[in-house]
Amino acid sequence: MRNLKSSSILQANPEFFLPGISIDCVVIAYDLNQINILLNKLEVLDLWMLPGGFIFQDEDMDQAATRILEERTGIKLPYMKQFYTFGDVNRRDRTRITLFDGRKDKAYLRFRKFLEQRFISSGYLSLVDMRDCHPTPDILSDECTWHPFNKLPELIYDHGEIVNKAMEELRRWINYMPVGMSLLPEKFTMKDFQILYEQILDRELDRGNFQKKMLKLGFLDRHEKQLSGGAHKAPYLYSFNEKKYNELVEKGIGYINS
Amino acid sequence: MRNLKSSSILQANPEFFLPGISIDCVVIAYDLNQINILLNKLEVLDLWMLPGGFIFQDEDMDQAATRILEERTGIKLPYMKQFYTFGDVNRRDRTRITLFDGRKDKAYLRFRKFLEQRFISSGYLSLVDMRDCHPTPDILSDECTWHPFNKLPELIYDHGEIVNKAMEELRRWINYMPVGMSLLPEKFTMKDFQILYEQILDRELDRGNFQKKMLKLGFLDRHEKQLSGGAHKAPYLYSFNEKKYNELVEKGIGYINS
DNA sequence: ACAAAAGTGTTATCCTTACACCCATGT
DNA sequence: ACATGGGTGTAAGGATAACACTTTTGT
Repeated sequence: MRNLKSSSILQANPEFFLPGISIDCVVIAYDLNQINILLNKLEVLDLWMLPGGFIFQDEDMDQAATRILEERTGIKLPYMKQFYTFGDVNRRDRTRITLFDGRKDKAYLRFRKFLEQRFISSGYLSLVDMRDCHPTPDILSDECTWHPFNKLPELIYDHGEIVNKAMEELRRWINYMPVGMSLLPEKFTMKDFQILYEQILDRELDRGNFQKKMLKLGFLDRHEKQLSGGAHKAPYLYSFNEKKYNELVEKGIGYINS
Repeated sequence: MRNLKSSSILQANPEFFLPGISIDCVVIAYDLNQINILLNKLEVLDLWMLPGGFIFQDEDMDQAATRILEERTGIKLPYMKQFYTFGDVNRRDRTRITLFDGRKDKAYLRFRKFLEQRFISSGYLSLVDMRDCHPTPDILSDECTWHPFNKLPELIYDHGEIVNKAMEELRRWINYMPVGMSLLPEKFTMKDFQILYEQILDRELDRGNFQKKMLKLGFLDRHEKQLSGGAHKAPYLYSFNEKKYNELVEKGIGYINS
């Protein structure tokens, strides 16, 4: 039997939640070559969806998003940003599902009614280090796993759209988000950093210029060389100077163009 | 007696609206020297608020925002962009008001109950030409008027915060919004255009560089000279080449730095 | 003639871009 | 030795920023 979390929607009375408002989280991580998105798989049905949840009556919306993210990822206070609220009437029309179909008890019927209302959903974008993450399915799901962004399965409702909007947001705000520090491990090579940017921006960048630009910005600490395994000069390892990095991210790190 | 609009919240049954979700609109216009915001003044109470409203059960959130904006401004399909959703529990704590206090009839009590729930509110930013605008108060208000952005009165609830967030959004996205074409009249001088940018960015720009930059971008048509009244060379009048301007706004007009 | 503001030109400086070059390493 | 990829250098072109110069107009 799986552990039930505090916000497990089957335990709680739906009266505890704000009606008609949900939260969907696009959790982004980077696995040394690929951008990954965290997905839940609905029990029984073979349907994938974004991790999400509802807002308690006495809870700020941001608090709810933080709670949901912490429960799914196991990370304390992950980087997080609300990016858009989806309010189309027909946003669920793509998928027709009926939950709990065998069951007739009051609690289930009550929840079914709660879940079947029209929902407006706020999308939150989160950037996490995959290595710190312990993906945990919610109570309606039996899997919670990473999926490469360019090989996503079919998603429920409008969740595909939500992911796309999140990626667009990431691209546009790349200079104003702690992309590197949130997604990369403690130590990394310049190549790692560059590929991350290439994946997000979806285009190739010039190696030499990227290196010089980032070094000139002055938020990288260089460490001893990696005694690497390739038939070539071993690359340096770098890490972020947290203070300088955050200052620069506030103002906006200069564009990377090539 | 004021005309009641279709969405007049006192006419309609509150059951027609989604519960707990509202829309607040930051309508921005430019009056040849100043940025102005459209505000409603609540009846009886001396309180100013953003124009806003609720979402019908069968209505997209964007449709609702469009409807509200059209009713308040009289403009058909104004430029509009959802920019943030405000969901703090205590977002109304700054102002304590009790509406309809004398009245006891059922319809009023029902509405009072509706209005007193906790609301999550989506903020929409809209840019309009002041000269095309016919500000119309909603049914709870007796005034709907423009207020210079730098002399705003005290606003209800968290509406001050909402305005600030909208202006921040405008500043950051200035290169991706049709700022000029939405806010300026059909024909305008380069000075008008520059002051608009200066007001938004809140800093002075170099006159010569601004002129050259904008002309080089190629979306301005130059007309005959204005036979102006000043003791100086008369400025040209310009207008936007709609097609070229919109193309450039899509990609992002280059920054203006000085 | 003069002041004021519009339109345009000039220059130093910086950033971007596209490479080229050398270096360290494992085979 | 050599292929491979890391780190750095360079030179052309473009953009930016600061300011100067010229033009037009009303008084």
